[in-house]
Amino acid sequence: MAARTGTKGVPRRDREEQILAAAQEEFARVGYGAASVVTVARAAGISKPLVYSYFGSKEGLYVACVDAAGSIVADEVERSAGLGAVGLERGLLTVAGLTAVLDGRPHLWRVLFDPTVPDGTEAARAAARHTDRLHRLAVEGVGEMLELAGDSDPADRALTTRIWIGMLDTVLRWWAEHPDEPGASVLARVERIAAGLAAGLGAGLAAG
Amino acid sequence: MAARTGTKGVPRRDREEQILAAAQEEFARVGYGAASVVTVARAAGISKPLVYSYFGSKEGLYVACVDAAGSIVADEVERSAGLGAVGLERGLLTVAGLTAVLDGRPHLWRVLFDPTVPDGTEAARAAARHTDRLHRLAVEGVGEMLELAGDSDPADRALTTRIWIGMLDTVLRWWAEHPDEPGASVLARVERIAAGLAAGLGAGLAAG
DNA sequence: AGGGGATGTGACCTCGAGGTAAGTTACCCC
DNA sequence: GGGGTAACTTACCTCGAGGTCACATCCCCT
Repeated sequence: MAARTGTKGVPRRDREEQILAAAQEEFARVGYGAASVVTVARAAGISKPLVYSYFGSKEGLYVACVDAAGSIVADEVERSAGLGAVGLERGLLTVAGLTAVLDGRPHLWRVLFDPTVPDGTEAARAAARHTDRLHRLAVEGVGEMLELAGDSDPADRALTTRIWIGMLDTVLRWWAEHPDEPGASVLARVERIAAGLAAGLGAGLAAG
Repeated sequence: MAARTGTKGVPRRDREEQILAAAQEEFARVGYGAASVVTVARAAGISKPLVYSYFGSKEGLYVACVDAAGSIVADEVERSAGLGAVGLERGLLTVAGLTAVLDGRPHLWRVLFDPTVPDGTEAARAAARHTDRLHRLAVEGVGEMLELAGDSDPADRALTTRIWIGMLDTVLRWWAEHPDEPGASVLARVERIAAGLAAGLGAGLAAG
């Protein structure tokens, strides 16, 4: 076999994928800050220097992880945002897309939105390159809704965008803690909850 | 002065408060995981061993911080939950209480909900003792709303509770990044946004 | 005056994590 | 068969963080 070279002879591409998968699980489990490269290496069945040989540094490893996860997520969200829906429907389409594309691997979201990545580092910038794509789309959708309601305050729009992305974050995090739940089931939950909240908020608005 | 003892002569109680204030700012700024005790000590104008002499360990320091912050927050939320409001009104009363009691110190919230605290540690348990109080109240309020909408699925209720607390977390975090904003102004934003979302969700529900 | 306790610090220890150097094994190809 | 190279590891270095010890300073009280 031409591919089998070296002591264990796993070709570089394959090994890189194994390392990436192990690293994504570890980063999702304990966060970038608390993760250790040697733990990732052991999980991938190899030794630490091979990880450094392939990814350069812990930060480089994270950047590779977040580039993979971020492309999957941002591509899907851009796709579902391009469907032309507005308001609640647009939001639910986004959730539908995310539950579909992250089915079986909801932990990838946690790699993207990892609160343990230190500010100002290259790791944070790499994550921001992807989350900024989501942010732009979210501002768009949220702006439409607030504008309809007569609120054009830019800070309100920024805060509402953060709230919306925070809601996605909460749902995806809950999903990562319940990995047996299929994506379709999570989507159904979100739809039920949205309906319930709409009823409650509508009633509250009428009462106030 | 009877209080001035020792080299610099700051009595223990006063010093403990200074250390606590510095630690809360540091924990809020970079998170428990990334914070270092020596940085806290320097910010408080003293040396590291004094911090250890008064608080025992980094974990003990965090427990003291989170006990102070958690009591302030949980007491207020229990108070506003006891006012008898339901649905959206209850939620807005909670936000009103939080913006009032955290005015000038919104960073205390970040100490309570610090995602960099490692799971399974005493620090995490100390934070959970306070956040559990909030969680119980949130489940209550959220349960009412979902029940009214005909959704009695317990997992739906748990997820919705997390979403609600996540929304509070987002707002309080945004506030901590905009410390010049007075609490009343944050509350006004949330009220405008809630009205906007209610309109949007209501319209989406009618359209779907 | 001087012992005792509170306040406070410099110097040190330990340990784990990021990161590196040098060498080993196995295969390909001439 | 013997160099070249890819794959891989053991052993090491460095550094910062948590944590501790012995000691210094100052005031109160008898």
